[in-house]
Amino acid sequence: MGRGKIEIKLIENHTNRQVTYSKRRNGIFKKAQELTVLCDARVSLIMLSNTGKMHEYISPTTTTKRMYDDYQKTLGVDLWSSHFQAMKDTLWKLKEINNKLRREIRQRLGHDLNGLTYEQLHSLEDKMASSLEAIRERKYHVLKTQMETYKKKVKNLQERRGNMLHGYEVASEDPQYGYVDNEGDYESAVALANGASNLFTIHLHQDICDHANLHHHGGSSLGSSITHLHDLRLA
Amino acid sequence: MGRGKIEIKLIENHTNRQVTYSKRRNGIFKKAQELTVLCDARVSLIMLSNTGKMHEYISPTTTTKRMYDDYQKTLGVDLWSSHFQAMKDTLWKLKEINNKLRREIRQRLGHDLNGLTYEQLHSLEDKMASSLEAIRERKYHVLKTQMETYKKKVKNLQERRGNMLHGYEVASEDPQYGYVDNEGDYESAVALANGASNLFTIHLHQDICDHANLHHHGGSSLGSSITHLHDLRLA
DNA sequence: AACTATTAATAACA
DNA sequence: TTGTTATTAATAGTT
Repeated sequence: MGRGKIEIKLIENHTNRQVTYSKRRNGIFKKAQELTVLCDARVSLIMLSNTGKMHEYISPTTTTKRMYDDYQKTLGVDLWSSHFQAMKDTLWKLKEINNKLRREIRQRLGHDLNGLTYEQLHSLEDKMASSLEAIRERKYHVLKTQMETYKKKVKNLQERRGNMLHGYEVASEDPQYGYVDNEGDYESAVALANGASNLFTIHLHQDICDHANLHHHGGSSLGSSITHLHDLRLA
Repeated sequence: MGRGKIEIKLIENHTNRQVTYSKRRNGIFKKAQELTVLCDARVSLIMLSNTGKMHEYISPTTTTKRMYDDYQKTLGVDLWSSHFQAMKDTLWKLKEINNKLRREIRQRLGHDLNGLTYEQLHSLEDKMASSLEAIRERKYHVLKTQMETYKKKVKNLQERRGNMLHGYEVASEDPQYGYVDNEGDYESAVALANGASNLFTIHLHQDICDHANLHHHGGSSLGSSITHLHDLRLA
């Protein structure tokens, strides 16, 4: 359709090719738009010229992303979906675990006890008591160890001072030394006690991964050279 | 171009619409293929009919995914990897929280106390003790409430029995009744203890707000009704 | 960018 | 659906 027939093969002349690209591109856009209106269809059309210019047509009733999502659904091969699914599963599990842990902690803190029966409370009390015992034991152990360390320190200092002053009078006990190294731990203790209670809002994308049938398009009425034509039915 | 001119508006007749869709679809496919060859362009064309049939043309020199990836690059917005990144972030945060919660619980169980100083242990002991006290109080409260309930039940039963037998001898006390209604609570107790922490719908809300390098296509030579035409330059 | 001779697409019909 | 054909629409080459 023009002043002469042309063969469908690469237009060698660069300018000519550009012009043809521009003209035909507009032609296809118009056709796509007409099809959208005439037949109530959705069309996503992306074109990339050999000069790197990209042009797009998308039916007003949809979006490019939706078209591509639909396309993937129809194909049933979502390259990303397996990754996504795995991640989503993991996320869900983690969240569930988190909630369980939170509840357990709250109960161990003595909150949220209303739903528990006498038996459950009794069991919880036992566990708490033994845990508390463990903590007390550890505390005394630490205390004892610390005391011994300080004793040694004091003794050592006394000896050194004794050596230095050799013969002068020295204060026999100075409890001040017992607390010298003990600084800077309250902060972290509080942080730890308060820790882990930050809440995070989680938003996750919900994908539906349906599968559908894929057939090669039978381009019978078209030139046989048209490959990559697919005919899909939406599930 | 036909036996008569037609207006570009929805074809009301269903059959007619189907036929037109089929024919024009093939026409666009052919045009797309010709453009690909003539101008060394890449074309991705996805069409969805109102009957749910999907058809695709993709230039042999590329793939649909690549076209959409390029499209995203051109837009400057990654439609898909943002999902990934969000999920990864969330995952990491959840893991972190989980670890903190676990540590806290272990410590409250009386384990993993080695890293704690005397002061931390002391603080933990205090908290545990007060929690334990809360649990004990709740336990006794539950016990008391239960006892009262049973007392009333027994009394009630005695009265009814007394009324029914009016005058006959009745066993004055039957503790058996005190336990009749106590069944079926262990199951739910266990369920509760294990956490009813299902029920979380997770949704990630994906919106593209950026439309960098996106211009409306100047469809000057086309009919003015063509909207949604975009003209992009590859980044 | 316009123009226009030609070819290509297709609307109505079979 | 598919094929035919009168007609319109697209466009190749030109200005």
